[in-house]
Amino acid sequence: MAQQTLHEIFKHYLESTPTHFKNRDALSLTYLPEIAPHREEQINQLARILAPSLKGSKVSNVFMYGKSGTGKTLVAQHVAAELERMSPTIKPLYINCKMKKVANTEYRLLAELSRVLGRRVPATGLPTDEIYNIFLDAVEKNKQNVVLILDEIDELVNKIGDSILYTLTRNLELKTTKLSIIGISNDISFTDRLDPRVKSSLSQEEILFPPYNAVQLQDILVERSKISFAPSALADGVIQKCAALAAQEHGDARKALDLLRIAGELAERENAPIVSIDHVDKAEEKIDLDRVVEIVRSQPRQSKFVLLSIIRLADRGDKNLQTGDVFSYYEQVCKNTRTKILTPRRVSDLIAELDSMGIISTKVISKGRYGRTREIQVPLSTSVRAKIRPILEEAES
DNA sequence: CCTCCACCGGAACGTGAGGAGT
DNA sequence: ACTCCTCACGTTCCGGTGGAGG
Repeated sequence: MAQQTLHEIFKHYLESTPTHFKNRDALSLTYLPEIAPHREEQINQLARILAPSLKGSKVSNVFMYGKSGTGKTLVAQHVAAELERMSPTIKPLYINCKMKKVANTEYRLLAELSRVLGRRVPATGLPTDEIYNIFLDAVEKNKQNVVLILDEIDELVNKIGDSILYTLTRNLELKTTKLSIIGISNDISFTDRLDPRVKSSLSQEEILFPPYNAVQLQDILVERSKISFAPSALADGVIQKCAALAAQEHGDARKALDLLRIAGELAERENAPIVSIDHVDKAEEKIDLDRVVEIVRSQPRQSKFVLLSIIRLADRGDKNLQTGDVFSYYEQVCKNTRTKILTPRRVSDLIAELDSMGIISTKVISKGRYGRTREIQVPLSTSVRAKIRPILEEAES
């Protein structure tokens, strides 16, 4: 029975109305397009800064900043790839510092880089300074000038401080090769928290990525949809709608592309003849839901309990939820499930984390005589809450 | 103007899991 | 077997604080 159904599903898929997609990958995050509309200036700027490396000179470090989905990563990778193609003596190393378990600590960052350079390094166990030596040795032996692209560099610094950057930018003892850093950050005020010396050497050059406006987003979408969608698969106004929605969100091109891709997938799934504006609306809902569900599901047990407490209290209609209320409810949840109760200090951090992940929203307020606390709100729609609840309650058993 | 609540949030430290090297 | 590493997660300790009420 089950096999029969599976078979049917696949068969149906193959025989169903022709797919709207020509090349689905062209809408995905990892796709590197040939052209980047409205980023010509940034590309040229970066290229001019990096060009001297073709003749073996050390180039300036670069700091690139702008909101998410403004093309920073794209530009960096695009230019780096071209540089690598032009000269065998240049080795761009791209690394995303936010990647948990890969590059979110000093050790892991260096280990990962060494690995890319062909070294076998254990995931743990060695002292950090030894990893440094391995990395430096790998760079030297490689005889290539390294252009190190550190994406989401702000995450790294927030977690472990700026001392690595200090070492990397000023203290490296490289004899034969050179290393330059391209730092990429979503957070514009990030450099203010840096040690002044690090700041000055990291941002010898700066490139700003302003948000895209709706018209520019449309250009991007048109460009990509030519590659990714079959001709006339999109209803009139679909692209405009995606662009408009993403423009509301600080001009995030990634969001625009996601909307378009998901809308296409939804249309395909329901065998609609074309992708309609209605699909875009549904896509927006789905993106939000998927994001939240994914985050909630991946939370550790204690964090789920905290969130469960918050949602139960909020659903119960308690207005002006504060940390103390959540904690006492959370205590009960723990007692019922015979789970260890974390300290208020820890729970406070968990609440702050949920906030920074965008699941809840909190604000530190003072109630004068009655103390200072976080006021907690749950900005999730009831349908999203309904989806989340079972996931959280599952943790109770 | 001062007090004092109910927390906030920084910092140092502890634990136990993963693993290296000798 | 033993000492040494990192690192996630948590605890302990504690100084700080905006503003309602006296």
